[in-house]
Amino acid sequence: MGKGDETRQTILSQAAQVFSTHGYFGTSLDDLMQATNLTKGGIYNHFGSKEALAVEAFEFGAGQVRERFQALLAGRPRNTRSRLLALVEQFHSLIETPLFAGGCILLNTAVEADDTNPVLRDRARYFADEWRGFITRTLNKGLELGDVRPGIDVEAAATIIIAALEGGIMLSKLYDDPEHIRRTARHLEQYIESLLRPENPT
Amino acid sequence: MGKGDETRQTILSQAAQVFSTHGYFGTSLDDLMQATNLTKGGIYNHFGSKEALAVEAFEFGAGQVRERFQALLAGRPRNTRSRLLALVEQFHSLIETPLFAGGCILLNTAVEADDTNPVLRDRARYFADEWRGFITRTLNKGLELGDVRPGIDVEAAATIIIAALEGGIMLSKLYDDPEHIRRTARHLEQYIESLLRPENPT
Amino acid sequence: MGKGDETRQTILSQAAQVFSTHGYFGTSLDDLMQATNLTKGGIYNHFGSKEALAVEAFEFGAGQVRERFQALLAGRPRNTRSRLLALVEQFHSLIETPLFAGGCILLNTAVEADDTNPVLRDRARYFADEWRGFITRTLNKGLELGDVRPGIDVEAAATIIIAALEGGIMLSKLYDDPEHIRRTARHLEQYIESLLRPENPT
Amino acid sequence: MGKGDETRQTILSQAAQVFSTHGYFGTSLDDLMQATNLTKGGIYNHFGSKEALAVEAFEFGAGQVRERFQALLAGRPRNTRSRLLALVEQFHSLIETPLFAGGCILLNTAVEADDTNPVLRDRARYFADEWRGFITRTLNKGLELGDVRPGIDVEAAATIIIAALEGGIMLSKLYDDPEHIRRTARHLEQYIESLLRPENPT
DNA sequence: GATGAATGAGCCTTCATTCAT
DNA sequence: GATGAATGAAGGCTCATTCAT
Repeated sequence: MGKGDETRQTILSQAAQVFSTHGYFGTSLDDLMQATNLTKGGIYNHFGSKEALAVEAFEFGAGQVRERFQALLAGRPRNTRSRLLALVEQFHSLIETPLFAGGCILLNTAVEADDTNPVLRDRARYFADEWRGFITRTLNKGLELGDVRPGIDVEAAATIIIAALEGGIMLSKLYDDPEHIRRTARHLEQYIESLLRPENPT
Repeated sequence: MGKGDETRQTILSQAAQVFSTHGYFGTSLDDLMQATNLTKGGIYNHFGSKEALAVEAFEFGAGQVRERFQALLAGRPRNTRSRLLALVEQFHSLIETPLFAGGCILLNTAVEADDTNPVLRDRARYFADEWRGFITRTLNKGLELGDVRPGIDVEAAATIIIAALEGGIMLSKLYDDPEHIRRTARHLEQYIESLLRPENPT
Repeated sequence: MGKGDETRQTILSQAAQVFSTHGYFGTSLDDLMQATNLTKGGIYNHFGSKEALAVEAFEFGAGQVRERFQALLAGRPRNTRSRLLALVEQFHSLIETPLFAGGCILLNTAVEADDTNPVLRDRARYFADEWRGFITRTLNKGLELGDVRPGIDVEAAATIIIAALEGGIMLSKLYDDPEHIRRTARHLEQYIESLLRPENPT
Repeated sequence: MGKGDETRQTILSQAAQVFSTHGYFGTSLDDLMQATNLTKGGIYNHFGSKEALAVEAFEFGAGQVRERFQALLAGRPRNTRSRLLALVEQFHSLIETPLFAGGCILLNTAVEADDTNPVLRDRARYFADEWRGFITRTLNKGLELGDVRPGIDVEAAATIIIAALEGGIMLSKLYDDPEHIRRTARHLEQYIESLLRPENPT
């Protein structure tokens, strides 16, 4: 990785932090200069516009979140219950041990961009698709394996889990109180249990 | 209501719309001029600053949402189930027949202001308190009346219901698809049922 | 004329001067601020962009040049010779007693804009059309009246007169020496004579 | 010619083109990078500043124009008429078969630099001196040889010929129509004839 | 000889705000 | 109560130039 790439990564990493707390409109080039210890020209050598940087910073942030999830999954059994609970824990962890000071970049980007920035909105959609896809794939596999109660609405479950987690994060951030995401996580653990076939006592 | 008050209300009404879609940072005085058909001076005659206007516009919007909820409650029985389902329907309606183009002003304001604007954040907290308070009061009353299963965590239920609704709105706005809030609402109807004592067959 | 209009005219008048000497690209908003004693915002209250201001300043300048020509024509007989000589004198005067420090706004704008700015280029074309039209109309009228030698190429005469005048201005500006436009004017006086029927000795 | 010199010539050749169309202020280092397929450092290795490059590019362009004129003169008789008509044809050819997309680098540089850049302006003066010198030398020689009518103003003739040609080029570029330079050339052919002694019928 | 990362000043434009009218 | 002209700071972005590699 040459010097340019190194700088580029630094910019992305810092920009992801700043955008996550101040938002796209709330972040100025001066904020980014301060965060990166670079001049405006230095930033523009690597990114063609504030928006281009925002998009890449979002993807950088999404990558970090994905990596955490991979690490979290790595140490666990690969059965349906374990995987779904891991997802709940993943979102829970974004509040308890944050990657980004702003909390959840999906929530922040979705809320800010939905009516104002189609490019960022689409990135947020794809990222949300990933989480929903993880849930639906896991449940469908579970149906095949007989772990999951037949007849459940897989898509609805994906919506409900992601919605509750994001809403819980919103409340915890609003009140600066992790209790909300904890309650949400506890509820989802029960909800997930309700989707699964009762475990066979061995 | 004199002419001044009328103008003031017009400004608030239009500003609430603009802020709800563009956000606080994303809204400029020029946007507000265009929306209100007023000059800058005309707006500043009524509000001391953009932030003051934003705060009042938030309260105006909150008032409209409250009024819709009162109207929604008015035509229903006052029992526990009915009141909790009304609340679910209220948030559901913000997507299906919106008051503000931006969706839910609580969600938008909370996400944008939590790390950046303590004044607006506090207003959002108070508004969230109102919804949570409605739920906890209703459930506590239900406990007294024997409608609600004893032992449930009233505060947790309030968190869960609001979190799921806001998360559902986020997804529906992100995907521009009301299906997400519908699924969330359906889930909450079941969840609310699970909080209640089974109805006696008459 | 309200205060705004007054300011607007001041800006146009000063901008016409600055653009005429520094050109469009060579003129910065700071130059215009200094020339107008206004802030950037003050200028942008009256003109939507630097280009819009440049276009209006060009038209303002063209108007001033037109007015000088009307004044110059006013005191003369309306015959063919007199009118054509007036036109030569008009361009000559732009060097001897300049309206704009940059010399001829048609020449300057045409040379700078022809390959770079279609909007300004079109304005310059229309302005050039006016001068050529004055010549062709005068010659055609002269043909009707019998003042002009039959068979001459009216369009060619218009090109030749304007071309020589602009070229003479270019040389006089380049060398900072009015002798070049004087020589050109003298030549054109002879050329014009060659287009006319010899005067009848009374 | 080593590799460095080759690059240098490439830069000059491309820069002459870009400057001729966009002008000095209108040309950025990025434009020059794109035109030369070089990086900024690559350009600065050969030229100390944008202005130094502009000056050398002007001289490079002037050299190309001179070369074309030498080639044009080469195939002709060396008498007065022939040489003066060759000069008219030379300028005419700058529109019909351009060396530089911007038309005439003398005209462009003179108009842009006269009030803003003394260095470039002086280069343009020297170049104009060359053309005027060619005319005056040719006419003075013609006077000696008896080809030219005695008593004509040699300096004035030089001004008139160059002025008309540059003005014709200006109009042809402005209207994107070679007819203007053609008319000007035709006029000058007659004008030149008027400077010469009538040919002896052999 | 050439690269490309970095600078700092400057670019045009928009911002929220003020105030004489 | 409302206007709109004016401000000064800040906005995102481009400029010509430098220099370690």
